[in-house]
Amino acid sequence: MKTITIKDIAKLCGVGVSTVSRAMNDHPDINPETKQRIMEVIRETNYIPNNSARNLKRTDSKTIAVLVKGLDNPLFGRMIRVIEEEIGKKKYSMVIHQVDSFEDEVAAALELEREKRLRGIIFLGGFYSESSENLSQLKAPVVLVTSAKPQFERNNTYSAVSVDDVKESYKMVDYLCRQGYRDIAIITATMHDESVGKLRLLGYYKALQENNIKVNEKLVKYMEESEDYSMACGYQLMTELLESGEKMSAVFAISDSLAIGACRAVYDKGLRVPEDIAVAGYDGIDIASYYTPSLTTIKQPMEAIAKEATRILFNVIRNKSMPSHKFFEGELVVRESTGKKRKNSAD
Amino acid sequence: MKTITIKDIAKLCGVGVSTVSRAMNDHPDINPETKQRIMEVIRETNYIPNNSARNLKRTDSKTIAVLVKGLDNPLFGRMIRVIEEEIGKKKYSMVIHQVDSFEDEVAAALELEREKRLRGIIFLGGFYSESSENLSQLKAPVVLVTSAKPQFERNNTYSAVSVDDVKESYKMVDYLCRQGYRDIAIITATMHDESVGKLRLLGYYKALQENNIKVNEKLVKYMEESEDYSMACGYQLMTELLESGEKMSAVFAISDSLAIGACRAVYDKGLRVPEDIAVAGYDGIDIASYYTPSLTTIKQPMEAIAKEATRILFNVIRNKSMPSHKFFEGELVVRESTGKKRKNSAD
DNA sequence: TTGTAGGCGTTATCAA
DNA sequence: TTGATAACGCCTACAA
Repeated sequence: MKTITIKDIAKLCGVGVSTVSRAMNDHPDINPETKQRIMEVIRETNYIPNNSARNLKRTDSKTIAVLVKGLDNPLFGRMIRVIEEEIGKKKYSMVIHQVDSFEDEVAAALELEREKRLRGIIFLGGFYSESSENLSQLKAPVVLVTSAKPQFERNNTYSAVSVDDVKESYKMVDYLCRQGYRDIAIITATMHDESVGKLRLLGYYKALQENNIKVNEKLVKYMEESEDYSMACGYQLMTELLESGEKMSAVFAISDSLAIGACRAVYDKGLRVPEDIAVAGYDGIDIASYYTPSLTTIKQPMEAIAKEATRILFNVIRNKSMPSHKFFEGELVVRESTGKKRKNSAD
Repeated sequence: MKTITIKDIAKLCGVGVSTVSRAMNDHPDINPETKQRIMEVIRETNYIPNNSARNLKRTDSKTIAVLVKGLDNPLFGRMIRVIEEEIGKKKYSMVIHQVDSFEDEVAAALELEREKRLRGIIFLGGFYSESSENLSQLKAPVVLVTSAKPQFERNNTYSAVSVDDVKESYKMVDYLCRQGYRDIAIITATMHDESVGKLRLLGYYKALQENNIKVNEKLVKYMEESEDYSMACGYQLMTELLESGEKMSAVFAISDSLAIGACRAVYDKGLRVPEDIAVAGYDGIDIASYYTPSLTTIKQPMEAIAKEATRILFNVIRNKSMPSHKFFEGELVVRESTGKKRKNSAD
């Protein structure tokens, strides 16, 4: 059984292929009756047009690609949903493309652009510095979302939307300092991280410095290369921290997942959060508010970010504006997992 | 600047287009030197072949599509990773396609199959009954993963891998009964659910019946159509349950996310888990073991399921076997969120 | 309003 | 080992 093509439909209807094409693509100049007849046959025969052939021929396309680094990041799930919704409103369609952590996202985008005649590209998540040189090869407008890139360099070849990770991280650690915590540990990305992990660590250093606290490098806990932003990892690193014998009264984990793992590690050592050790996270994912104790965290306005990203993208697509960079303000949400440093405990 | 094509490369190298094609596709009969020269030029010019044109012409393709319903389901994140890995081992590539909750997944698959010359298809998540009729239109082998379908009807047009939701749900509720809980509430999917929600509810009824407990329909809490398997929803429904005045000593939420929302609702009413109300979940996602109290749940062996799904798929692709259906055993993981019904409380 | 023919960029076939 | 050339399935001038 050969797959059925547009020619078969044309033959079946006794019309030319172009008429069938016109019917399918809602072309204006076509007799409504013939159109209806054709659509009828298409339905009956279960004919499905071949997108590859379409893409090959078409010049426009109305499709936006979203390239995601780390599909299992709970932050991205909702963002993708919001982005798809916004794209849908503009009568465009979205394709998702997962890119592996070691893979070059720009190369993937380049390929997709050729294949799908993309009109716009959104990158979600980490971005390698190497990739950015090739960024200019992309012809479609690009928006980087929640990527460390915009904070290192800005230019007009792409747009970017995110929070200012250094600033937000600073905000959290500074808050902890003001609550009286001084020996504050941090659970952070790998030592060679060049993405948000680096930025959040920078914010940590800055806050300590401005609060006149000398950094104790033993309280800076890096992930191993093989680890990720998971609860298991947070648990592991926090356990090591506790067993190191190093004194600490608070710990800042650079993601909520890490923070939750850390909390559990604290309990499993027979200690309490926040009485013995305060724990703070970052991201503001759902679980942060449902966890017990609920998690003090930096809430990233993911929905707003997603909406703004698509808004900017379409503005650039429609030549209504140049690429732009925008920082959203994160919200320091104080909950149960941090308190005030008790006076009676040793400093 | 026109996009560069295979012809340009051919011209630049002073060879025919077919030679360039052979070079790119690792064809055997080609002079290694010319191949190297061609690859060199390709690299220098940043030439990227157009996949649409390729797909159009090719007959094979070596790509597997994974159609996901609900990308934000935390269960799926890891599964997709495992599946991709397994597919990679076979030198195939994977494309992910998100399908909206109201969308017909088979229609989407049909389209993708034409476009990409798919060699295999994996459906992740809910499956509409309407869709299955068209399932036979797909020419590529199909595996349904974690879908309610296989439990309603089995046949040889597709494979399926999942846990037996009725059985696992029964296992959990039966366990609660044996612990002495009798007035057990359930937080479940919408009333008209035809997917796993229905199956898990069935298991609940069955367990109560076999333990000679009369069902109290007021303890069966359905989601509204607009709600999903989220913590927020679990919180909301549990709150309603608590405020209904109906007596209950335990609640079974049909997903861990719902269960966690429920736990928090219990605390916020000034009650304790499990002392006042025991809470049990389903799925066995990471957070279940890190939550406090850690969650009693049914752990689905997601990795094993993902591996088996791809194993079966490739077996069918290679004609080594017919489509098959396989149930994995879920694991009842007893943790802190359930205990024993205290003797002194009223029954 | 409709049909014919050419071409989108690639791969497969067949001679050379 | 190579190079023309004919598809692949569709869209779109252009002609009718």
